[in-house]
Amino acid sequence: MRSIADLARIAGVSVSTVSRALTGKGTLNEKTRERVRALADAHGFRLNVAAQNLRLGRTGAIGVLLPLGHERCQHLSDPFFSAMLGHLADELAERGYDLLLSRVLPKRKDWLDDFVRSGRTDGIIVIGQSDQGATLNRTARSYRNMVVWGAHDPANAYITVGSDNVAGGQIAARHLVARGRRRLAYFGNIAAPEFAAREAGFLETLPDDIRRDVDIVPVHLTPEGSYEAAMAYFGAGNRPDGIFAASDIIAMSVIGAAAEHGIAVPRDMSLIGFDDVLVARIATPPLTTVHQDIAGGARLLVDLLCRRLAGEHVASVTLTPRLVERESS
Amino acid sequence: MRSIADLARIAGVSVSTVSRALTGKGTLNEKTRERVRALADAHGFRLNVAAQNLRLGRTGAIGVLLPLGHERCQHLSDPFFSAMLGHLADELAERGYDLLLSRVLPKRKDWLDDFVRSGRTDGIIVIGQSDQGATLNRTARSYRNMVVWGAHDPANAYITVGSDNVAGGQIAARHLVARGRRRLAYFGNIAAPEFAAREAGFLETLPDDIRRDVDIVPVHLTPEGSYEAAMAYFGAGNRPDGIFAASDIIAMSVIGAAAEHGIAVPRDMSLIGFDDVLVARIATPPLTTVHQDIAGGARLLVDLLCRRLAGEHVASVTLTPRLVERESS
DNA sequence: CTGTTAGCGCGTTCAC
DNA sequence: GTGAACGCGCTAACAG
Repeated sequence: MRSIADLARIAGVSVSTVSRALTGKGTLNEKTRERVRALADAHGFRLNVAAQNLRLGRTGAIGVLLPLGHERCQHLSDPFFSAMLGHLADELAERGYDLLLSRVLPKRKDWLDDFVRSGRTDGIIVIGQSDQGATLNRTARSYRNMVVWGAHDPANAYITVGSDNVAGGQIAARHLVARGRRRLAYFGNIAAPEFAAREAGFLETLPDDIRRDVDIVPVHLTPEGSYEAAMAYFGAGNRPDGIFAASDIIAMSVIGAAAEHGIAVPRDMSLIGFDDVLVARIATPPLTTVHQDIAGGARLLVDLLCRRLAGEHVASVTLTPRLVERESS
Repeated sequence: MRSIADLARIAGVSVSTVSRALTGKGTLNEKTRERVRALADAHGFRLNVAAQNLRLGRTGAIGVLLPLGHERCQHLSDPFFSAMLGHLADELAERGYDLLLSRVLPKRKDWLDDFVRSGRTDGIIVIGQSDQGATLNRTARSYRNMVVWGAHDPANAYITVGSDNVAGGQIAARHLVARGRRRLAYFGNIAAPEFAAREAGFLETLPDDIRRDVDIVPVHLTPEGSYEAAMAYFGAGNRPDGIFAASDIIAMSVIGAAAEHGIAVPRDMSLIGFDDVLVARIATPPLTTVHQDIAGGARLLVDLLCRRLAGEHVASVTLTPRLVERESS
C-alpha cells in the first residue's frame, strides 16, 4: 500500500478518483468519496507529500538559514536565535509550511545561491545578516522569495525585518546617563551590522566628555567568549560604573566576571543588556535590557514572505525597541 | 532554464548525459562531463533536489519533533532543546540530510502516525518522550526509522538515547548530603518520565531521616513558571538548606527567588541543577549541576538512526551523567 | 561512451 | 460523475 494506485485497485476506482476523494478537490459523488476515504483510513494510507509537491511545483517547506559568518560556535544555543526559531516554527506551521533548518558556515561564496537553486524550499528566511550582506544582495537580485532578519538598509536588494538598533543604543546611553554613570564601556561584537548600529547609537547619544572615555570591548557572542573578555577587561584594572552589553548573554557574563573582581551590580556598576530573552528575567540580578519583539518579528517575517510568495510587493519593517527596567542598573 | 531537459537541449546532449555529468554517477567522457558542468555553472543550473529524491525514493530529510505534551509554552527556547537542536543540525548536515523541524501539540492521538505516513522525511528523531509514550509505542510497532531522546525502558518498542536520570538524581542527593545539608527540597516537573526518574534517584539515595522531610515542589519548566513556584515556596516561609532543581533553568529561577527572600546561595542554601547548559556557567553564582552530554547524545541519535535506515539492528544507549562542581553549592 | 525509455507518486486536463 | 493519459524533474536500466 504505497501509492494512490494501490488504493485505487482495492477500491475498484481509478487513480484520479482516489486523488479527488483524498484532496477534496474536483467534483465527485459524495458516496464514493466517503468510501475511498474510509478505505484509506482503514489501510493507514496518506498522500505522499513529496510527490504531491513535485506535481504542484512547490515543496511546502520554508528554509530558515543561520549564517555563521562572524561567529562559528554554537549559534543556535544563543537564546535569541532559539526564541526566534520557536516562533518561526509556530507561524510557519500555522500556514501549513514545513520548516527546513539549516546552519550554514559560509565558506563558499555561493552558499545562498546553492541553497536557493537546489529547490528544496519555496522560500527562505535568513536570521541575521552576519557579515554576508554582499552574498545576500547577490542572491536577492535574482531571487524574490527571501526575507532577512536584520537591520534595514535602503541600499539592500532584500527585504528585512529587524529592530532599530541605533535607537536601541540610544536608549541604553540615555538610561546609563540618567543613572548618573559617567565612566562607561560597551561590550559587543562589531563584525555584524546589528552590533555596529547598537554601538553607533550608544556613542552618538552620549555627551562629548563621557563619550571620549568610553571603553569599546570587542567580544565573541558565546558565553565563554564574553566571559573571558570581561575577565580580562576587569583583570586589567578597568573599573567603569556603567556598561552597555550588546546582548543579554554578554551582560550575564559581565555580571559573573564583575563578581569575581568584587564589583557588585548594580551598586558599583549599572549594567544594561539587549534582547530581553527569557533568561534576562531570571538572571541575578534580573537584567535591565533593551527589549526586542522577537515574537512579533517572527510573525512579520513569515507574513512578508508569504505575501512575496503570493506576488505582492512588500517593504521592509523596522521594529522599535524599548527599555525594560529591572535590577541590574 | 528550469530542468535538466533545457540544459540538455543547449548542450546538444541527452538528459541522461546531463544527469550523469552533474551527479558524477555512471560512466561518461571526461570532456563532455566538463562541458556540461561548465554550461550548468554558466546558467546557474542545479539539479532539483525534490525531483531527485522522489526518483530515488527518499526525501533527504530527517524530521526532528518536539512533542509538547506536558508543557505548552516556549519549549524551544529551553536551552537544553536548542543546544540539542544545534548539534543535531550539525550532525545531520554532515551526513547530507536536511533537518525538518516540527513542534507538535499532541492534541490528536495520531500525530506521529500522521507525520510518518505523510512521507515528508526518511526518518524521525523525537526529542523527549513527554507524556507521549503510548503514541510512540504505537507508531514504533509499524515504523522502524525512529529514534527518541529520553529514558530507556525495556518495555518500549522504540530505541532511545538518553541520560541515566536516576543516576543523576543520586549524584545530586550524595552531593547535597556531602555538603552537610539536611533540610532538602526538590523542584521539578513530574509529568515527564525523565523528571520522575531524577526525583526517584534523588529520594532513594537520601538517608531516611532526611528523605522524610524533603519538600517536593512541582514546577513548570519555563523560567516564569519556575520563578513563581519558587517565590511562592519561599514566601510560605520554607527555608531549606539544600535544593535539587531538575533543570538549570529552574535552578536559576530558584536563585533569583531566594535572593528576593534574603537567602544567599550557596551561603544559606546549596543548590544543584541539571543539564549543564551554557548559561549554567555564567549564572551568578555559576551553577553546580549534573552534566548531560548533549553533543554526544545528538551524535548518537543521528548515528543510531542512520544505522537503522541502513537496516542494521541497534540498541538503546544510556549515557552516564556526571557532577560538575561550581559555586552554587 | 551516449541516447531512449520507463517510471518515482501524484494532479489535472480532456473525453466519455 | 468518472477514467485515461500526460507530465512535474529526475535516475537507471537497457540498447546501441
